[in-house]
Amino acid sequence: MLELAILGLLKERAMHGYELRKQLSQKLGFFWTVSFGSLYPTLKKLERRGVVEKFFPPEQTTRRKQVYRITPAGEAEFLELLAEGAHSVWEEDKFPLRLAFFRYLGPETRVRLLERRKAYLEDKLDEGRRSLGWAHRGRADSYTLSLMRHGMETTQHDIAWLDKLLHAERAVLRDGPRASAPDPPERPAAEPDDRQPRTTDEVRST
DNA sequence: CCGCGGGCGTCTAATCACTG
DNA sequence: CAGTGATTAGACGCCCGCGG
Repeated sequence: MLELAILGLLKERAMHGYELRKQLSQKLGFFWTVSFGSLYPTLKKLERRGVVEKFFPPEQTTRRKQVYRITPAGEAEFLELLAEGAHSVWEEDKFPLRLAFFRYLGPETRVRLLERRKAYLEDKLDEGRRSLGWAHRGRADSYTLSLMRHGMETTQHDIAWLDKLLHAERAVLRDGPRASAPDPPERPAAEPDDRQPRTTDEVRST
């Protein structure tokens, strides 16, 4: 999970460990916090595997900082990890992380993963309805009932949001990339340059 | 030049979840 | 249940920039 996040951020641009953690906290900290204790061992592991590498930027004349960048092998592994998430992408903790890098997936893959996530949430909603029924019959206290209702409302909200994303993705599939972007069309704050991200669908088709 | 503060990077003990 | 790996908080050390 952390590997995917690191590779995804390094794919955007090279950065040192401290900055990586800052970026992780800024972009993903809403649902996930990363400590140095897990970040650096993971970076080392990735470096040993040759998917990231350390370098010292020539303009870096003062403080000696270890800047990490992704290697071509790392790019391939990132796309693999991102798409391979098909078997777990709908799970609670992993979905937001993968969504943060969704732009690197092809539209077909995005639609497939969104549909699976939606199905997962609909199952969860059904389960919630059953639990609520039991809680009513079992005379659960008002706080418990309120909490359960809140959980269901949140899930319903998530499903509606997924529907919007799916609608936009299908429009792209139908009308091509000129169709409307998903709503909201949040563009990542730190797009590295004007390169179009290479998607997993493109990789697979080559 | 020197000392200090702070940014950055590393290490470690503890905890937790998972697996065989 | 023990072993393993991932993760965490926090301590520590290195080094740069800055002010005296």
